[in-house]
Amino acid sequence: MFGQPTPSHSPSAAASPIDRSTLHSQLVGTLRDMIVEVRLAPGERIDEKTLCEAFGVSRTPLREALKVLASEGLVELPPNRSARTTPITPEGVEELFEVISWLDLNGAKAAADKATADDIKHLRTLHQRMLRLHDARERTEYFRLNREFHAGIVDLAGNSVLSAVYGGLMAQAQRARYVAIQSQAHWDRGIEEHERILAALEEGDGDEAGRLLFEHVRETGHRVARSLSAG
Amino acid sequence: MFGQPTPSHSPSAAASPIDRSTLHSQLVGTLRDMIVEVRLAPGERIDEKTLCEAFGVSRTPLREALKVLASEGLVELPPNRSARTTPITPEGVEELFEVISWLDLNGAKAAADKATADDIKHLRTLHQRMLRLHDARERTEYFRLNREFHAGIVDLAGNSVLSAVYGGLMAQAQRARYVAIQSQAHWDRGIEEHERILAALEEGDGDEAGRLLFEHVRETGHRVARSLSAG
DNA sequence: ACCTTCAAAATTGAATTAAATATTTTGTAT
DNA sequence: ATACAAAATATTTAATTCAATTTTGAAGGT
Repeated sequence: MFGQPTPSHSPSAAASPIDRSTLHSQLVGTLRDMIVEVRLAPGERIDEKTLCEAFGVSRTPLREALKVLASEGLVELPPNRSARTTPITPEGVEELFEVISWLDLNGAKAAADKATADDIKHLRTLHQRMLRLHDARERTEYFRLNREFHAGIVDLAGNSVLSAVYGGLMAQAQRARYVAIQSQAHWDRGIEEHERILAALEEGDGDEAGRLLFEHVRETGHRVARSLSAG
Repeated sequence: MFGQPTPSHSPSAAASPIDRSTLHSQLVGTLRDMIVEVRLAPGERIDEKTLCEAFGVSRTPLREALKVLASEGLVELPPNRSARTTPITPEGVEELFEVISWLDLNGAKAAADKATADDIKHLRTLHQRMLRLHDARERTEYFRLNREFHAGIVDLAGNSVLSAVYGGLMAQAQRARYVAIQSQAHWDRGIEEHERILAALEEGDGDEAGRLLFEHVRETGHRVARSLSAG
């Protein structure tokens, strides 16, 4: 049905768990992935007719999908003008990561209280897979797991509202990371920070894990924003 | 065009600032207000045909509007089944207010740093108007200003992502408050808490304002959730 | 009497068509 | 030659039409 195989997006993202069968919901998923992975460039004009032909669907479900993505902040819909993917600005990225860092800070605290040993173990497994991807320099797949790692921690808080909001913001953050150039040094440092966060969680120290996560996310935000200013 | 005069919703809610002219965007605004003010009951079935006739529009813009509201969490759209307003549960309310309290906590800290004397003064004016509404027992209008008060503080942080997320969550919170029964004692107490928050802001003590706001919101959440369990 | 099965009605999903709005092109006048 | 205006074109918005799915109700069997 679709030109490219639908890339499954993170199962932990509670953004749209319902309604996976209808045409427009499939379009939402596919388009979201395309925008997040910057296969549609930021600020790029979205031509309805072209996309319809590419997907082999009519404009009705496509327009419905665009409305949803607009309310998620991935698309802009000026009245009577073409849809565009939202531009990415350094200021916007700073704001985005600031909010995410707050959710991480408090989410991790709540998560530490509720997490079982198995939960933490799962995160450790995830981390080890990320280490291998880091060694193999597989950036795209690492990004995917990185999102799973962060969402995984937040999900442990057992707050579905939090998970939903977090998922939406992380989609935008992921997109910013795709356009930013990540240096090897920054990548190395990120790995170390994950290691420390994980250690704090394993010791049941939610406050420390939250603080570390907060700093980690904030730092990442600064780096991404700087990379955008420079590039 | 519409059956009832479009109730203007809070200008500070950055949820959908764009696209105010098209039919579907008007529908989003009107329907959102109807759901928030519980003129459409939680869990109530939304019949497309009925609403279309009531508004005098065709199904296309209405369905687009419902998609947006679904992604905002105010509507549920099971595939091939009727749309429903999302039910309100005590658990959901607790989760909702928990996330809001975190945003308030951190938002207030950031706000205190950036707020000018005029900004604070505006909040004080708002508070005084709320005092009068409290004396006059005007619950609905008080609710509206209460939302403006909280959003006003958060907006001072100057973070548009925060304002947008906060606006969306506050819409849901407002809805929960409409269905909950607020006792006079709780209302009185809320006023006092606002007074203390305002005092902290006027002294430039963002940390204290944040802490007080956090407690205030969390308490409100508990009260609303309890009221739902009881009623 | 109750449960299952089948058919009709109703409702949702998607495509098509028509109307309104913006954009571009072309011509004319200064 | 440039600037403005008007017409033509293209694009978006909304209504209508068609198709697919679910629900409802009744009939027949256990």
